[in-house]
Amino acid sequence: MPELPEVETTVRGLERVLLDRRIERVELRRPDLRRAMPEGLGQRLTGARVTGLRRRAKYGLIDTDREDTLVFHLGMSGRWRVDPSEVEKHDHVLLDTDDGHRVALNDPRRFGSLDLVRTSELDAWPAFAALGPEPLDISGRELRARLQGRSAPIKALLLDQRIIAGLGNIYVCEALYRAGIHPTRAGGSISLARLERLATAIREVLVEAIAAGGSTLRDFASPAGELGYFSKTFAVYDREGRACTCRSTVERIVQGGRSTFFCSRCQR
DNA sequence: AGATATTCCTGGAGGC
DNA sequence: TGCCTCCAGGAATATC
Repeated sequence: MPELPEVETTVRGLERVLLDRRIERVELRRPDLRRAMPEGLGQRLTGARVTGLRRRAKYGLIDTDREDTLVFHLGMSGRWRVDPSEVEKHDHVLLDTDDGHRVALNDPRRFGSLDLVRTSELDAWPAFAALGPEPLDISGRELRARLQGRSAPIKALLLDQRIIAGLGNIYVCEALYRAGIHPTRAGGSISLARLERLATAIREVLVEAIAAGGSTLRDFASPAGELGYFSKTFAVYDREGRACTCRSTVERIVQGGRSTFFCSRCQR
């Protein structure tokens, strides 16, 4: 499922075909994803030139010369298909460029979203206004400041986009494992030294996944369409009952309705 | 206000 | 083989 590394990879893939191109045609193949499609999406996008592609947290941003930014979230099964040979089931939006390329937003489970936001108003846009800092820039000190006084388990706090924006279940589990921190530990009770380790672990695990092209479970495809073109082996995620490198066994618990995978010998 | 539960949706997995 | 139930995920919303 797409997390920050997959979104980063997707944005870089889309950049290859969309940057500086004019969007010649927009086809909406259904009226909604998770929510209704933005008002006037087709008209506002048709004829616009793409001036930049960016990522914020788990959102991809497509800036245009009309001062509009198309903001997409891939949910858990979304992907952009680049130059698909044919339209497939669950291709919900098609964008055709002036030089003959096509990108298709495919999302079987429709947990994703599309929004068109005035570029100058992005920071105040409700979904963005409360977002915490980017995990790739996070420091131990900043983590400490944001976890101060919080009694909830560190696992749940790291998934809270207001505290740190862009981590999902997979990378939270992996980062906590690397940092040797038990997922049930109260966020506010972790020492600065261990939070420094955690900040480093978060940055490292994301950088490695981005370098590898975004990890994949069942339903992520790169923008070029090759399914499962990257396979990363997780240390703990989805490895319940299997051996940790310490020869102990990876455990699974449920926190806030989400599975947490960890090694109780390596994580304290 | 902080913590937790519920909702959305589909396809894949596993049970019988 | 087919039908059934369960589960995965992020974010918005509701409720304690």
